[in-house]
Amino acid sequence: MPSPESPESSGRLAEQLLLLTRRLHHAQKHAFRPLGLTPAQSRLLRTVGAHAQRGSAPRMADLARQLEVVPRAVTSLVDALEERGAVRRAQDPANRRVVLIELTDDGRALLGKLRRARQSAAEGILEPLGAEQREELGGLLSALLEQGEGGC
Amino acid sequence: MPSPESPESSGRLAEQLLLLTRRLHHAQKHAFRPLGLTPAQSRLLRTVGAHAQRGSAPRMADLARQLEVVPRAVTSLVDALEERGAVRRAQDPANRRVVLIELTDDGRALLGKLRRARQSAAEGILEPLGAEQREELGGLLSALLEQGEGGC
DNA sequence: TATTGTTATACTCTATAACTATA
DNA sequence: TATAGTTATAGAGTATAACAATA
Repeated sequence: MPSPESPESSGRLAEQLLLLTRRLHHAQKHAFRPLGLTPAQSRLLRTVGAHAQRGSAPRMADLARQLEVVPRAVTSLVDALEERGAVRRAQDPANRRVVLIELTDDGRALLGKLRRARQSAAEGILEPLGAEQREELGGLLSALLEQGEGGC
Repeated sequence: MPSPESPESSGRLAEQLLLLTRRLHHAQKHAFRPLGLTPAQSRLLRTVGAHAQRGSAPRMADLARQLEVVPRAVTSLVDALEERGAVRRAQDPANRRVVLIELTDDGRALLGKLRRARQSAAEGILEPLGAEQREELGGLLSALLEQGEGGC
């Protein structure tokens, strides 16, 4: 029988989450360096790739919402990826204020390499868990992420 | 019946972890601002507090190891906390290279306020989980953190 | 010569605020 | 007037490298 919500536990969970993510970020940083990508750039590129797979090109504002960052942060990341040739900015003919982010062929190739690097970085962190435990963890994280999707 | 380790799942778990921690960091930043503390400073202060509770004062190197950051990073955080009057540097008489970090009375009082702020920030994130699920999550995170404690 | 912590420096990530151009 | 994205700026967090003091 589970005890009632202990307010003390939440602080410890938060600490664990932060430390684990620090390690993950560190692993990604090193795994992505050979590709010339920072973790945040990789995250953006993956998001653009997901849109491209559905045959669409996201707007800057779409990316900001999905990544849960301010639009200004997207500008810098797209700047870096565009300079690297992985994405390109295009104007939406229907609304000339809107900037659409398109994946280039180079970007598509980069995504393939990135996928492997991402997995090896994540695997180094998640290695202690078996398939069943990973599913459990995924479920708990999904439950936590579902709330507050509307932003603050 | 659980399927075997799926390499694809690890990438998704990593993404979830990073997004959740981004929210947590954001919540902490706002919860700690009234106390004049940043999340990293709070984390350091809590670590010093834990040592103090055991009647000991950590060295800079101890803090770097526990926080899993480079010693140089600790210097900046201690600088900030010392300026704020929450901790003070003391020399180890047994080894004059060593700097011991002591909690001041102000620091102790600050830790009390910090504890409440930390809990409210964490609670805002963890609210969807019941006690049983939190225990489950804590167990999984502990399993993940146990490995690689030796640093890289 | 090895260890402890520091000064100096730089980069990543993200934020706020003010501005431009569209609508 | 409201929206989309940008320029300008700043601050948090952390890293590497060179160095001083001590052992």
